[in-house]
Amino acid sequence: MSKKPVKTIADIARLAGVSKSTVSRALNDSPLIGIETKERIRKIARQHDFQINVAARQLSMKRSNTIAFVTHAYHKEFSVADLFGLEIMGGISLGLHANSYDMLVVHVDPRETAWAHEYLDTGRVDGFILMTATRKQSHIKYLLEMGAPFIVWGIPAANQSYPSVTGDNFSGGKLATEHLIRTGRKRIAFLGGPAEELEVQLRYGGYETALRESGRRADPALIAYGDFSNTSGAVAMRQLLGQAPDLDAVFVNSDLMALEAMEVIREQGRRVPEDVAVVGYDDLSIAQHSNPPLTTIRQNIPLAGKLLAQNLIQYLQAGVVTNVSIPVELIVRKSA
Amino acid sequence: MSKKPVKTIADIARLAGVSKSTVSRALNDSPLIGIETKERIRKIARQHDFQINVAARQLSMKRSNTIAFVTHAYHKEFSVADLFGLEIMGGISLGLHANSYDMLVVHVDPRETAWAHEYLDTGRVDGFILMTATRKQSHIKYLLEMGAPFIVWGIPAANQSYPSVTGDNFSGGKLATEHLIRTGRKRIAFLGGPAEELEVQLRYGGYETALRESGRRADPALIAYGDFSNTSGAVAMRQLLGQAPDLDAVFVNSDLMALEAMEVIREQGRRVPEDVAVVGYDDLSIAQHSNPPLTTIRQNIPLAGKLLAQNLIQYLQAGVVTNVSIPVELIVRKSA
DNA sequence: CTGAAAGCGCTTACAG
DNA sequence: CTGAAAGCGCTTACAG
Repeated sequence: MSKKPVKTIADIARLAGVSKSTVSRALNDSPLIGIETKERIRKIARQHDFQINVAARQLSMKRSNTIAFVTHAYHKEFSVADLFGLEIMGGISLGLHANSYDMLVVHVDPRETAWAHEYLDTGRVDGFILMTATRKQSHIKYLLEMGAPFIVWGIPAANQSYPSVTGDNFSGGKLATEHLIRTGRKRIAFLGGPAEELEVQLRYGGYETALRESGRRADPALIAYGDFSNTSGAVAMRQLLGQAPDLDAVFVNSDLMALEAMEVIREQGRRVPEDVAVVGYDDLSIAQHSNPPLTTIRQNIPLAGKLLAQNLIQYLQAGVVTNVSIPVELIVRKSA
Repeated sequence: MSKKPVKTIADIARLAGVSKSTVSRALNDSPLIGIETKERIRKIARQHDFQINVAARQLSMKRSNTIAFVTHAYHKEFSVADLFGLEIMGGISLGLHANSYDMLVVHVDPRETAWAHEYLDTGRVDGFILMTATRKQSHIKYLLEMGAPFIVWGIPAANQSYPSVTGDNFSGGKLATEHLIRTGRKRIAFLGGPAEELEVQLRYGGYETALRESGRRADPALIAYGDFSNTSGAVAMRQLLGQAPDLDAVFVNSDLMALEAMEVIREQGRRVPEDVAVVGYDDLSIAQHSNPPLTTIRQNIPLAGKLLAQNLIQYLQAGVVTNVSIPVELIVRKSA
């Protein structure tokens, strides 16, 4: 109960009457060590609450067993309420922990692409999980050039090879639109994220397909784009209401933008969902607490986080590049 | 542009024609090194994009320059929408980075108190920032016993010494209540977090003081407690409405609970703010997007994060224990 | 199956 | 002001 001088494998070695090599191997469960020797050593380690020195292991093995979660969500000049990022971080953290990896959080300025060296060349992390939305392509390009291991949340560019996890955006757009059609809406608007993003194009594809399958066509007056921020949601919604005053439903590409859109709709004296039905995207925790509670497309965020962690580790250890798309589902609440 | 074999200080030493010791000292800006030697070495390092090996430094210096952000917010069994934790994490991350510290995110099970060994004894982190709400006292007790350096968000226990940062809870409660009095409310309820928490008691103190200063007394029928979760907000609000059907205002101890409370108020056919005014607490990013936008008490979250980072580092480096309380302000929107 | 020894890339007394 | 050397605590070829 006094001092506990068992701080290193050398201490354990002394206690067990073996060499450091043997202790190291026993602790790492090497098949080289005899079963009863191994058990004896591990028992001693347990009794003394031995915790291995991570820095020494890292230095010796030349890897950190740590990955960086890269976001600009809370960079001082780009602070946005990135609830989605937070929710996925929980899943990633769990997935990493299950594989004995730690998670470092790195907040970057999206205009600056050279941040990776600072983490990779110092040996601080073995790889990156890219959540940053703004200018994602330029960050990816840079990481590829420097040969840094990473995985991204989002759709991989067609001509490049790197692991990724994404939601099924096409199905998301289709499910949302079909629901609005099924509930009798006639003039269904599309309020997208940035038009140049593949995710948004796929959601639009789902929207357009659902319309077509019910014998309708997409009307340009019913289309507008924001940038996923809530303020842009308000702007785009006003635009839609101006272009197409007769709209009676809108599929919005994010919950945050949907909340603002509902606000604008009400400002103009129309009710949600009676006059205009609204479907969001993401099913963030706030979706169920909005007024009215938001009908939305749920992405399985914990699963996404777990896969981001697992697949990056798989890539690090075996070079396997996996690109997966996770299923989405429609959550019907009160707004549509 | 081909291979860059400048990976270690030995490489730099060779290039500069000096010893590794000198390079190390130059890079660490030691006053021992001649100014022009120092400049020459640093220039070479810059030219070759040299990044020091962190594991080696850690091993040698016996500290990691990394701190752990401890939360149970997204532990698998305790997943809650801890927006507050996310927002403060941004500030902490910035504050740490400014002091050359990294941030590791640790998700713990609140029932388990032995997690600290795994991070401290392995040398992974130098200290902890405790955000965990549930069972905070038992975690603090454990950290104190093992002599682990940490700082907590919240009010420090009176009989113990450790650094902390907290909001000015008394003023928060007073400001909220005074606003409701000023706007003519007669029957003002208090919907608190857990009654046993000092934060909550102080907010109640502010509430009670404001009432007293305007010549009123707190009415037990107007008091109820939740546990900061949104569901508990609904339960407590129902209780209040049952106990005191004539209430015309409520001060709720968190924005998340306030959102649910507004929902319950409306369910019972009453309007916010016409029939019942609602003031929240925290000013999370969702507060401005709720319907109606929430009047609330803002805590300066970025500042709180920065101070948590700075003061922990100060404690690590100099043993200085600071306990600070940061100012709060009333944000008037539509709900009260 | 086990051990002695080298090596990972730094920092820092110690000596000059 | 600068360098040679030891040391931080591991892992892992190499030898037995």
